[in-house]
Amino acid sequence: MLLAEGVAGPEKGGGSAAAAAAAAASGGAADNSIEHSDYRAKLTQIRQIYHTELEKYEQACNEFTTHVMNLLREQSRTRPISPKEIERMVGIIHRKFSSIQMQLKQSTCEAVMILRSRFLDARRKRRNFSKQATEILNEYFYSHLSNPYPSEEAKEELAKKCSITVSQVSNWFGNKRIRYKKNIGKFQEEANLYAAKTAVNAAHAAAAAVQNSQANSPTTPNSGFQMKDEEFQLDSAESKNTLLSNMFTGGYPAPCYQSDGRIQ
DNA sequence: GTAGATGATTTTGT
DNA sequence: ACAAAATCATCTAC
Repeated sequence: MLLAEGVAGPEKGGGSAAAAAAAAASGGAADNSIEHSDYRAKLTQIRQIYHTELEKYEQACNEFTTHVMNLLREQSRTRPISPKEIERMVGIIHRKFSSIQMQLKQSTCEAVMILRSRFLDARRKRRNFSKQATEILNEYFYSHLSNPYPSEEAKEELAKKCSITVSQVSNWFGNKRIRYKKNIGKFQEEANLYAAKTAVNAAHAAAAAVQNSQANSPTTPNSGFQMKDEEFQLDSAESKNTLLSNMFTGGYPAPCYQSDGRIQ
């Protein structure tokens, strides 16, 4: 973090104007969920406040120094003042102001830390995916029921389509697989729904294919697709959705169509 | 306020 | 490194 670099060490001291100023930058709304852009904006805001405050302090320091010098000069008319004494005074003033600047640095750093932790918390906070996104993910899942393990490329594409991250896609499939397996019955309806959906897509694709080339005879869908995980084999009689999807796809084990209707 | 759904994280196994 | 399973934390509908 840019601001953290300059801070030397822990500095005790009560609340200062600096602390208030820095806190104002991160505080403000009682909004817990901080978006990334929000986070960056607030960070620059803190930085700006830090710099303007620093400048102000510098100016104040100079002003105060000249003020004291004037006072001393005035006093020198009534009593002798050695240059050493003046030097000492200036030294005291500068030390005081630099300690104040330390506090500014400290509180700015604190503000950044608070902002950071809030941002991290916000990321940890769960937000449901959009309906569209779950639609796309479910379409992929149910049309790859025999092997619902998207490759890295597939994950990337899904992530792009759903505007979520690849690891979120991985999380989603991890959760979906385990929850589907745990209670297939509960997902029956959903499975049927998406089977029908992919079937419709397939029909459209088929129609388009026929239009494109009437001479081509329909090729037999790939009979040799692997079933890596027995858990997801669709030959079990208990899986009604299989029957239904088979009806739609002409009796082949699992629909192998992408969401846009193309054959894999 | 609560139950169930859902996304994220942690733990464990390969 | 990746996946399953368990668990946590939040969201949503009631």
